[in-house]
Amino acid sequence: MANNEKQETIIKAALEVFRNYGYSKTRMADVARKAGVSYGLVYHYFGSKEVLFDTIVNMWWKALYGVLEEQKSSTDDFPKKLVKVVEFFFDTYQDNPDLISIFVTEVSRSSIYRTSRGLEKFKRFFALCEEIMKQGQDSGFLRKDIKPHYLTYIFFGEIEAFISILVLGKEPLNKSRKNRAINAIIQVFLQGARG
Amino acid sequence: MANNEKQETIIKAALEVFRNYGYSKTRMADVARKAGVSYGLVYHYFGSKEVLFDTIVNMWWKALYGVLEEQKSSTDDFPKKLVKVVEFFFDTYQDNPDLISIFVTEVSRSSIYRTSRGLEKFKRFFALCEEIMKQGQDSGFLRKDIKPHYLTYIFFGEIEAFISILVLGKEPLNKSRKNRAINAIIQVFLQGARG
Amino acid sequence: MANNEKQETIIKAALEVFRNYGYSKTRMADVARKAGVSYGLVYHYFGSKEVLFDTIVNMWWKALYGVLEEQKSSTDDFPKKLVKVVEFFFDTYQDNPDLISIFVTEVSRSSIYRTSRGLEKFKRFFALCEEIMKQGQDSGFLRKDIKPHYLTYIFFGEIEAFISILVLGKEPLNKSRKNRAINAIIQVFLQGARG
Amino acid sequence: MANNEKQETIIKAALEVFRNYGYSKTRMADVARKAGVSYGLVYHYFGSKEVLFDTIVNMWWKALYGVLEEQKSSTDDFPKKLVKVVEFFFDTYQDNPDLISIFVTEVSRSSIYRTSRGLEKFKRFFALCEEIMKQGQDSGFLRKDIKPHYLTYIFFGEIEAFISILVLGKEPLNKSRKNRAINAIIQVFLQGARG
DNA sequence: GATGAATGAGTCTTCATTCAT
DNA sequence: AATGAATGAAGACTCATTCAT
Repeated sequence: MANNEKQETIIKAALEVFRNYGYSKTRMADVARKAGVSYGLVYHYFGSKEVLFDTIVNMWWKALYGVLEEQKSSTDDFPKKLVKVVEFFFDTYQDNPDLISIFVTEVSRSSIYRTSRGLEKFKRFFALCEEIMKQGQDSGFLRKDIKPHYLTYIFFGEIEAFISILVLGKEPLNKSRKNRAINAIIQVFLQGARG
Repeated sequence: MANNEKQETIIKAALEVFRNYGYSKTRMADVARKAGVSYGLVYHYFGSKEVLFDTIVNMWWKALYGVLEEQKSSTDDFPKKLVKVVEFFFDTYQDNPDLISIFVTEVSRSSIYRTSRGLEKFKRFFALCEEIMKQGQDSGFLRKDIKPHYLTYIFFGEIEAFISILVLGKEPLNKSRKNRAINAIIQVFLQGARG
Repeated sequence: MANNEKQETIIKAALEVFRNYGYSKTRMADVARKAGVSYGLVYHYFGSKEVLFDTIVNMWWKALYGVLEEQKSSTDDFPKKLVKVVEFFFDTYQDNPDLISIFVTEVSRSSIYRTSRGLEKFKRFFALCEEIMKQGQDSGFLRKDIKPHYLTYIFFGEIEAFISILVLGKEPLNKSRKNRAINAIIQVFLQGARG
Repeated sequence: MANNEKQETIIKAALEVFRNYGYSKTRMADVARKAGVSYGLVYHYFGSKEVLFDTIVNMWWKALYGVLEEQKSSTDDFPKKLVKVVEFFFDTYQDNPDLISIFVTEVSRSSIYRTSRGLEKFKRFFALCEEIMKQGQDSGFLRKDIKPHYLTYIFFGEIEAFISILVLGKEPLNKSRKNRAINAIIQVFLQGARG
């Protein structure tokens, strides 16, 4: 247990430091200092800077996959599924802004993630999204003249743009703003923006 | 003339190196080698790695602002304006993939760009987009129940997601794929994705 | 203890290297090699070349201020005080020739020390000397028609010229030469050089 | 003639730059810019940074040797000779403060001058001084129980300390201050400081 | 004479990582 | 488990100097 506490302290510190400085400019010394432990202990639990970073990033992927799997097999109607997915992003922004910030700024498009391992994560993510989009098409909720992976890009792009704005502006998010944003995303995605 | 040639050689090399390695991992030595010039010459023309990078990034902003200003004051109808904007992104991907790749991976959401100077660039970009969206609302093409800056995020997010996919996958782009993607973006943005 | 030993090893090495090459031509690599430690350890203990140099220079100032404070508050008669001060310079030349060499060649008049911080050190030094000179005037040992700070410059100039000769010539100093030199300085300062 | 003008422009600029930044921190580019000429021209006239510096320093030595030779062979009485020597330093401070500043801060004790060539200059200087001191002893003006080279160090040390104070403080020097300082030096050297 | 573009060796400094205690 | 001293590879940047024009 004691170990786990230390590990979590380190992860919490790393989350904050990676978020504030980015992967490259983050020094292991900063993480250790912020966590209040020695250099060596960070290396004891996490073997390298990269492993530490991956540990954090995997927390994100795991949570995201979880939500997508859940919605994929959910019996909710399609629009409800979309809402759940969008909500996940905004909830994470509220509960763990460091985590989603790191995703947006250091993972989502970052060159540091352009490894085969990094791309795998995205492929799995897009594959899950695509399956949900197919469900939407099959159930008649989505137009069929646009490829499901195109719909995926568009839907994910809308969400990410919103989250990025929040992240870059370090903006707070209250309940009503959150709902307005989610509505805008869902409505424009489904009904379009035309007047 | 001769000067400009060398400078351009260096910029071309930098474009490629920054794109392939990202800002952090790019070494000035790589740029010099790729450009076929000496170490010092890069510093002769561009005072530092940061200046070199900024020079490149500003090429992007200048081009982007140019298109947006043009569309803002154009007399085309609104959907045509949107098409022009989207086309700009895809054309740049074809003509100068290094440039847009750097924008997507190193600028758009990168922590290295989260400086006040960097944010200014984005603000001006979003301000221009917003004005165009307002024109769309005023001319009745866009619904008025969603704030123009929300529409901006959504529209820009859709484009960027597509471009990112191309960039990350280093995918080639022929004419028909390009048109299909542009159509998808415009149609979903305007009419929505519902079946 | 172990730490202090390493730090002192580095300082000893730095003393020698700075003395032999001067601040500008001294390379941190030389210091590390001479100390038998790695490159990074010098930076571990001293953050930069400048800090390392300052550490050394401050050793000198501390010792010098100590002697001057001591003589200022001593109850010895005035000529005795002067002797003590002069002896300090010559003793330091014997015990730590690197230290006083650095003072003479790199600090005393060097342009690298013409910072406000550097000048402060000199001001405090001259202020202490001046107070001792005032004591000499008040006790009737020194003529009153010459300003005490003029007397300071003259006295300090005499000492420094001698020490400089030793330093520049890397001359050894035995007891009798030392006494002869001290005598010459004190006598000429007090009685003058006239025949 | 035109050439000489350019050369002198460069020397004037170099004098100022070397004085303000010191040898190490002075960049040839600074000298060229200050002189209003190109890099290359500085190299055209002076082959290297070292040669440029030596040219300047030799101006000083030449002037100094000139005064000492003159006084050595002058028929003035000894105290008058001393006054002439001291006056030379103070006059130079008034007429060409950059030159004497460079001497004091970059030559007099600087490690960069600890070459055999540099030491030769000093030896010749001290030899000339010593001969004048011997004249003083022979003519009964100076005590004979102190070696002439000791008297040289003391006398030169007094002068240099004064000049250094002026240089380091960048102090202006009017006629009365100058005379007071010269008097103090001569009087204390000859009669001593005792009350 | 005059220019300034071009060169590249030389140095400081950073920081991930190791390992003895 | 925990520490932090120790390592050294890596990389940005400087600047004296050269040389084609």
